[in-house]
Amino acid sequence: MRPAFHGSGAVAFSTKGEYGVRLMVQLGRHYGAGPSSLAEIATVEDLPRAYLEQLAFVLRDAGLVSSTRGARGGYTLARPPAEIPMSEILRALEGPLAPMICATDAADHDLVCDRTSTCTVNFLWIRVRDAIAGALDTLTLADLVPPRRPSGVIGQP
Amino acid sequence: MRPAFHGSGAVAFSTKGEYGVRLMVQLGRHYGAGPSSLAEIATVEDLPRAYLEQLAFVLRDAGLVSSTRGARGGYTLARPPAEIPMSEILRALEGPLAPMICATDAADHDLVCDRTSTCTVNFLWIRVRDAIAGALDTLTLADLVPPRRPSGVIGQP
DNA sequence: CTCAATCCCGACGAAATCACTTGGGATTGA
DNA sequence: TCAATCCCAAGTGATTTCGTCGGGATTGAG
Repeated sequence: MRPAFHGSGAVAFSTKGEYGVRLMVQLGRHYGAGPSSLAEIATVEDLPRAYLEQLAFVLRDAGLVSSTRGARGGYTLARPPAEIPMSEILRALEGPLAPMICATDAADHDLVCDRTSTCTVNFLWIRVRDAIAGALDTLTLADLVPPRRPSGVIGQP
Repeated sequence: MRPAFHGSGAVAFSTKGEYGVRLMVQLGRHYGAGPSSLAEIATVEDLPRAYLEQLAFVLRDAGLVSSTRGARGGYTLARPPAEIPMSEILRALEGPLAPMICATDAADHDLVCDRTSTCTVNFLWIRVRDAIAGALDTLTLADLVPPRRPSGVIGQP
């Protein structure tokens, strides 16, 4: 059985998010060196290839990767890693980040939530949404791709 | 069919979290006025009573509410609303906030994740976890219980 | 030209999880 | 005594997840 790295509690991303991010990181490592095939990545990351395909389609439709068909084909990032915020990746893979559908701001709230008068709870979900969105917006794929030179140059001296 | 307020994307809390928070808010409103029965709350919030029971048990075991049995019994908050952080409520209801089991800091990471050498991704999950925990730690139940006097005293002038 | 590698796409299915429901207790105030 | 309440375990139907399977369409290399 494959080990499950995704948690089972609150705020659990599914394997879509987990595998998809790992896929993107692999593409990030390969950036500038031509397309990588899914077969390669599936081997390196030890993930089911057929399932990765589905995720790759989603990422392609979201404009995050581009594909080249035929022999020696594969996927490449559509943009440099530093220009791909993690929020975009996870939104494409998992759907909206909002924890509740009524986690929208005041204007729209009445439309979807008939509990407006008594619903003080939605303030909570908005806070959660903003916290997550903030964290994911400020992080790009480049932050997850290890530097080319592995000699300790993590924090600039 | 009951309307579903919880979202279906990433970071979706389940009904446990949603209903449980609503339950706690009701108890917060009633704080200092004796126990509230689940039947009452189920009516006010339009939620299935038997299901609320399960959530109440969890909250009780977590030390967040205390119960009185028998007629005129019910549940009360174990502490004043201002001393109940929302993180504690949601952790009790939904499990750990971490989005991935490997969202632990460096020391423990090797123990659960054999991908350490290549796994740069776990940095992401830690960021997400911290963002959510931060938002939920600084918010208490008191922030969600509307003030007794409904005259507009939300933002202090 | 041929062939193997690759992407593309839709359908299917087993397993898990969710959101409850059912059916009973035990305890207590009126 | 009795009704209201909490307590608890087990079951259940629908949905979602996590993939698999089978077959195309496209392209570079030999």
